[in-house]
Amino acid sequence: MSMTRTGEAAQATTAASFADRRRLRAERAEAVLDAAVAIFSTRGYHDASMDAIAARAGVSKPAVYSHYGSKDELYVACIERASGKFHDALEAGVLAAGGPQERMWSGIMILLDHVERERGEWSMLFQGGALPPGPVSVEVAGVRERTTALIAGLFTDTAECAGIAGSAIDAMDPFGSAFVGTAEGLIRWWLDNADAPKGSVAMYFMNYVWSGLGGLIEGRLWMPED
Amino acid sequence: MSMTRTGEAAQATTAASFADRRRLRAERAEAVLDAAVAIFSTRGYHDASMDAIAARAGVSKPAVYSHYGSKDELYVACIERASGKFHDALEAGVLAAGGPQERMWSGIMILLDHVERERGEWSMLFQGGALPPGPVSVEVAGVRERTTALIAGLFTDTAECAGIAGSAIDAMDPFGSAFVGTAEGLIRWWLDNADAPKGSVAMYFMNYVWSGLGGLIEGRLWMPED
Amino acid sequence: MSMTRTGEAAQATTAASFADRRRLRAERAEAVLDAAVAIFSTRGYHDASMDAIAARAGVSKPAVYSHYGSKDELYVACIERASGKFHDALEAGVLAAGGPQERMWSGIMILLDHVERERGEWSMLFQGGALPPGPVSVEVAGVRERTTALIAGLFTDTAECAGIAGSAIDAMDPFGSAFVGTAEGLIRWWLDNADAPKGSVAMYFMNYVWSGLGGLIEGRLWMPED
Amino acid sequence: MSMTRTGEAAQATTAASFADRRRLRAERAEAVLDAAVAIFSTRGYHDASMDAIAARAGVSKPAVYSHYGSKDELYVACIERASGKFHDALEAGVLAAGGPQERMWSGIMILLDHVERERGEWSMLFQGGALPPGPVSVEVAGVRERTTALIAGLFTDTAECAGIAGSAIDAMDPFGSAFVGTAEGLIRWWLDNADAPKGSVAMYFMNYVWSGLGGLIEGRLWMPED
DNA sequence: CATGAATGAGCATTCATTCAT
DNA sequence: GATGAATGAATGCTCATTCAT
Repeated sequence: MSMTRTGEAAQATTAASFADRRRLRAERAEAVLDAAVAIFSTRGYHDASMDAIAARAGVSKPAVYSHYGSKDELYVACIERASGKFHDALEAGVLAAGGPQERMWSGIMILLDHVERERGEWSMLFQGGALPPGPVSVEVAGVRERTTALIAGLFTDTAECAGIAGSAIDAMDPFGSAFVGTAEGLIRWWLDNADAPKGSVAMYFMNYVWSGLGGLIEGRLWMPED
Repeated sequence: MSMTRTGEAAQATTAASFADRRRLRAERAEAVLDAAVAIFSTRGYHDASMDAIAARAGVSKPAVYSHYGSKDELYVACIERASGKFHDALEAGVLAAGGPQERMWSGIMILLDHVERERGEWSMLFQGGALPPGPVSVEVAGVRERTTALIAGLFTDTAECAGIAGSAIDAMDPFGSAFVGTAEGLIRWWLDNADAPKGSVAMYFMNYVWSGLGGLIEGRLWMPED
Repeated sequence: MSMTRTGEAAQATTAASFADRRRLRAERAEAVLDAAVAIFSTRGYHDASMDAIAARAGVSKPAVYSHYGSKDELYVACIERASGKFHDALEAGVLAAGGPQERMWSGIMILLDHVERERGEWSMLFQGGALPPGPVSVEVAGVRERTTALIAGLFTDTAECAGIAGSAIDAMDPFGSAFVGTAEGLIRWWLDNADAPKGSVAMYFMNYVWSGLGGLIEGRLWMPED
Repeated sequence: MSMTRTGEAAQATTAASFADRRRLRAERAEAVLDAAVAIFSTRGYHDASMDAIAARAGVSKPAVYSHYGSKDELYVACIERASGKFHDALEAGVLAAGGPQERMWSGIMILLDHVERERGEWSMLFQGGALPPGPVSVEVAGVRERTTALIAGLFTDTAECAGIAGSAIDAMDPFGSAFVGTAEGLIRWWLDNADAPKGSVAMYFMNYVWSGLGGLIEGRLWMPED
């Protein structure tokens, strides 16, 4: 029985060790991604050196290559993780019950919450500059497009489920792009005016998108109920 | 006398030659700027090589340096000229008489006209990625900000001259940024859907900004009168 | 008693296990050498990576280091084993009785037999390119020289035992090198014309070396008797 | 007339200047090739660093790239120049009148003369190790083969113009390879015994190839007449 | 002992910038 | 003043080698 136990213990130890190492490696990979997002988002693709990324992650350069193979793949991994987290965040947030207005309001809040948490990822996805032409830029363009569609959905879904009138139904595509652009513009302003409370930003967003300038002029302002 | 005439002729020739040279030099400088905008806007700051810019301008590389001193200064010169031309275009376009709606509509048309003519400059100003931190990025940020304010003026001026109501008056700043973002988003969609007529893009723009989603749902669409 | 037996059994088991392990280790070492020869001979010293060698041998990289210490030592081990096998092969082949011609003929056959079996080792010894200067290249040069002398012996021994005339006796050293070079050239041709039967290659070799161009012109050809 | 002269002088100066610069550049390119041959021939392809080559040539690394584009192209340029010079040397040397023996003797002398002058090029062409697989190794293999054929021609041409007897006529191909191998072997010996006079090496070469071991045993030695 | 994981040192290549002409 | 040629400094990537387990 003691042998059995010893055997089990050894096995357990070994198994635990393997598991530990795998977990540590995975954690390291995440840390590298975090560092890469930080560097890529502030310096852009070209000016971000693998040295800087490795240094920021606290690992050696070959470690970065061991995890992601090349600068291109690392970049793609960054925006893919960013896109995935974005998707999860929007899916996870329960849209408020109630009319279209309430749904859009909660969507905006979820969006701003996520951007606040993941500033760098937002920058990489929506304010990254030109990439060298090649497979990377194609891949990245695809991910960006999907994420754009995700956010645009906030607008178009609301519109459609509210039963939009007239020819505007044909315009959901450009309206979606306009909506994402609005978000980018407001968030850029928010980043430059970091002391503005998130709630105010959301209110500006909501009123601009929902009431439009015409509504604002006529005093049709919207506010959350609570 | 013949000598005098010869001397005069020579002087005239020389003077003309100097003037010619100065003009030629200025033209060359413009050509270099044009080439730089073309390259910078498609490849981004880092991937644009001085070789490529010189080649595109049809001059030698030291000529580029003789005109602009450094890559950084060249980049700044690009966006400063772009910003200036932007300013001129918005100033030159006579805003239609009539109510606020008509003024905004004509402003949007002027904006789209200019972007159509100067696609590269628009890209450099509003879709250029991150720049390496340093004096350049500061300078560039300033120019971007001024140009943003210029375009945002379309929104805020209209709003103010229409006598906006309530607390919205405090929000002119973020609303301006939102407006510029909207323009960016729609124009990006336009670049991806180049067959969309400019008038349609303007209509989407106008209705999105003026009526908002609420207005669209309720069928408050706007159309130009002619 | 049961304990004793158990102990004995355990001891026996352990002893057997140790022996097994030692044998296994030796076998592994041989496998590593085989892999190293395969990789070194096709890619050359520098382009052969320890990763590739370990992978080909089916062991991990540290295992390779545990056996041979370093890439240099591994390379040296390769050519030393190759040289040793060469020596054994030439010693083991019984030189045919008969006159000098018969002896040289059988020596050539033994040489070609061995090269056919150990193509990679031949390449490493006689067609490996330059090595980085240092202790390795010195060591390797020594092994190459010994092996060259071994093969050259085929020529010089024959010559001497045939009682060579005149000043040619002084030239045994360069003649030996010429002989090895002849072998290299012919074998390279054989590798490029792999369908040539070994016997033909040996005949070319023999006639070239024994009769020389003068003899060939005069029709003094040699053929084996059987 | 003075104007004319001035114009001519200026033009001449400029032309001379351009010509000078072009010549200087060409000389620099040659110097780089020389340095590359020196490094490649002693260290082999992989261990030769562009740094070392540039340093040896006394120019900067980018200068090397400006002339040859890449390490691969530089390597190819080396062996192509080497092959060309080889070809020229063999063509330029007037083969002695007289019988086949005299012709081969003068060919051997020309070969040794050239090798003595261009030791590094000989090493690159005939003792260069494995190259990384790719277009370079293909190109290099082609050049090597052509040069091999050139040298082999010394043997085969002599044989054929002497009207060779019997079945040996079919064996010119392997005999040519054997001949080149012989040259490699003897020259390697010469390089290791640099005090051996060239004439002696040529004599060994000639007797080995012409008389063969059989001839040597029977005392059929050959010597030049003068 | 055998291994997965990590790293320091090195190499080919590029590019903004500067002279000699 | 305009140019061909040259360079210093950086960057992406690889590989022999070594530990913790």
